[in-house]
Amino acid sequence: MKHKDIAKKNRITQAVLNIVNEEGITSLSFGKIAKQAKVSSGTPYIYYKDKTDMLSNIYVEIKKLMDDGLAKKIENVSSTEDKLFEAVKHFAENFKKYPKERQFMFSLQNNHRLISESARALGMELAKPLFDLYSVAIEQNILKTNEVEIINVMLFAPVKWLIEDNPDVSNEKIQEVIVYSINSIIKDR
Amino acid sequence: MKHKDIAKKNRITQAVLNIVNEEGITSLSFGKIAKQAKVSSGTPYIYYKDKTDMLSNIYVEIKKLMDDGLAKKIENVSSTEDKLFEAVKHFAENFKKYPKERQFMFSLQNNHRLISESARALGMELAKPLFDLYSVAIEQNILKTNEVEIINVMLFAPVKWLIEDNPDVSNEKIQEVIVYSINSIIKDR
Amino acid sequence: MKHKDIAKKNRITQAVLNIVNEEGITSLSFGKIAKQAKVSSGTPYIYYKDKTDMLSNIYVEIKKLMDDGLAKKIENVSSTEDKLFEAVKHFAENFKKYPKERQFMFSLQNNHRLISESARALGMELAKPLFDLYSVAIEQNILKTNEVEIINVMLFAPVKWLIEDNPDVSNEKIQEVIVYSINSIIKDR
Amino acid sequence: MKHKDIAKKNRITQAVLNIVNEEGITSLSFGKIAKQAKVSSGTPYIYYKDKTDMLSNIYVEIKKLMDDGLAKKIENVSSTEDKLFEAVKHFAENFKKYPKERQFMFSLQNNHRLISESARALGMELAKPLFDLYSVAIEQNILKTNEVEIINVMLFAPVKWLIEDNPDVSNEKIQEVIVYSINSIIKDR
DNA sequence: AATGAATGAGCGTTCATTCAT
DNA sequence: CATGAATGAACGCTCATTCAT
Repeated sequence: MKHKDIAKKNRITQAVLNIVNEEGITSLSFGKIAKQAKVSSGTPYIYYKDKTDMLSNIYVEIKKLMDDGLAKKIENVSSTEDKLFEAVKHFAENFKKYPKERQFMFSLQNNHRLISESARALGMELAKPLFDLYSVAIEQNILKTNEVEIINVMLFAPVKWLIEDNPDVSNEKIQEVIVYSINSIIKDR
Repeated sequence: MKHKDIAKKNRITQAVLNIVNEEGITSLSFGKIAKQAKVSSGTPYIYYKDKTDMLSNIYVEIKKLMDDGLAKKIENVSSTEDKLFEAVKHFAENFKKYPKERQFMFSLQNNHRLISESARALGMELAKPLFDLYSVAIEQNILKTNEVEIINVMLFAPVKWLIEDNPDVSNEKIQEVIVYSINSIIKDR
Repeated sequence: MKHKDIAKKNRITQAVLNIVNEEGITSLSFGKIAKQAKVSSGTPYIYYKDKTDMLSNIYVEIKKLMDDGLAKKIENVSSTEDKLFEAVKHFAENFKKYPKERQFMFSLQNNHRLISESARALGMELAKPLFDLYSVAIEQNILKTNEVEIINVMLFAPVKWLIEDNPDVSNEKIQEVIVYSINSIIKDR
Repeated sequence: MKHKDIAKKNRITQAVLNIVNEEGITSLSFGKIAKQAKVSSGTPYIYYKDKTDMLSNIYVEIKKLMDDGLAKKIENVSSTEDKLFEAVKHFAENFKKYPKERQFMFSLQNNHRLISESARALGMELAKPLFDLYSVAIEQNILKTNEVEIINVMLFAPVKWLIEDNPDVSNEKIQEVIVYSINSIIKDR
């Protein structure tokens, strides 16, 4: 793909994110996308097969963006406890850094008919390193529970909801919530 | 005079819940509602002014259903800590008991353009007793934090996400998560 | 029909006239009529077979109202010239006196599918005395033309248009226009 | 790039005119337009923003068509009296030449809620040369009245009504009516 | 006689998608 | 590649009309 084309594709992606953010996923239409991205109404079909394909691709792209850099941060600390902390902090930071992307991502998770099965699966796969980390923690017996489901919700649900409710929440509050979350499932020493 | 058929109105409500549950809020249309509820396409307009009015009314109705009985349960226990526990348990139970209603409720909270301002306000108002309880707990100095935002997400986000992710999650897991949540913000004694 | 019923029927008629006047014939609906007349949506069907029947009946009623008293006024003057003058003045006065009725009447003449053939025919018939008067005038050879079509438009079109354009036009202007109209087709003596 | 199909737009315009002519403005719907013009139901929206925009544009177009050539005809004669005669004759001819357009134009003038304010204003503006001519005539003191309202109705109402009542009226009758009209407001010499 | 809930056809409009250019 | 005119199904909603009460 040429430079020009990439720019055009990016404009489309940005338009999608803007519209979902400002008007909600229910208001997203190809007409609005084309207008805001300043392309013709047929252009998105060059890059994507149909609406589902477009949303699926953008979804996966965003999932990767959100994930990007996590592995490195985890490697940089030694204890599993710290790794878990870094993981939660990583996503919290990205949720704040990319508010539109976060909104879009969760909008699609709540309306899963809008994306393809495979895109959903791919999204799940990206979370594998995290679940591997949970397994390590369980093996090391540092957690109060062995259930990954429970570990996951205790670590991520509070901070996710906090930022969703108020995207401009202070970093201090975010940190505080993460500490509570980590402590809620780490065994007392 | 032909009486308004409550059964018909209920069929409409159920159809709305079913469709939002199975296909997502983006797929909800009057055509589908009419077909599933086995009423004519004009019938919903006898009960509701327009789509926003319909969704708003069902939303408030469900909010009340979810809330119903909470006050009594809180009164039945004496310590604030127990009251908090009962409150979280109450909603967790109702989220499990009324999975369609839960889905619908959160779908509309994530797409608040679909309901009226007043319905949103009314929904918020119903949560007031809960926030009053937070205030009491803060005054009694039994919590690690004074921020209601933080209290709220620590108590409710994990269990909400848990049930959302897997509506058939066992009661044991739910209980476990609630315990972690409560402990995460209650001061150690 | 009982007193009560007549009152109800009148409320319906008035509602029809008001709506056509304020919002135009295109906005006339049974829903609006029922609401404004404070009757149920089914009530007009007791008095009228359907919409066409209702409009047709009101149309003929109004035609009669507009006509009412003309014969007497014509009898009261002796010369044919004066009779013509009285006739034009009569309608001009009624157009001013019953502005809603005038509007309604001409709205239906411009949208003749809205009333029945027979109602239209009946409306035409009411104009017969006027056309008889034209015949008399032609026989007496006091007019510049023998064509009733021409006589009719010269006498009525200007004053009709004047009042339509500006329902609050002064009586002086109306009189002036009628004089020009009469003079335009009466032979100079 | 597929060019906008002017033939298609014309078919839409013609369908609008036909329907208003045959069934009245109240019967005009996009369904009928699409069917008669043999285009899809969404096609009119390529050319027009909405129904009001469509009717407004066609209205202005027709107003221009009706006006076209008037200025030249007026220039070709010298006396103001002749200019007035030419003006009336011009519109009478066009009313006969374009019966559907005439019907449509007056239908919209009688239902002015159906077109935009600006379209109405533009339509009025086109009549300005005519009203300028009235002013000249008044200044030259050749008329029996100084009221433009009166001049206008005396000149145009009869011939308009004549053609409206019977679109196939003979040219002789039209001429006759125009002569009466002109004479009715021109001072005797 | 009168009501008003219910109907379903039709309304104006938007939409994802196609395809000639 | 890219355009944007064109499509036709579906949308939210209104309507005249019916009929059980």
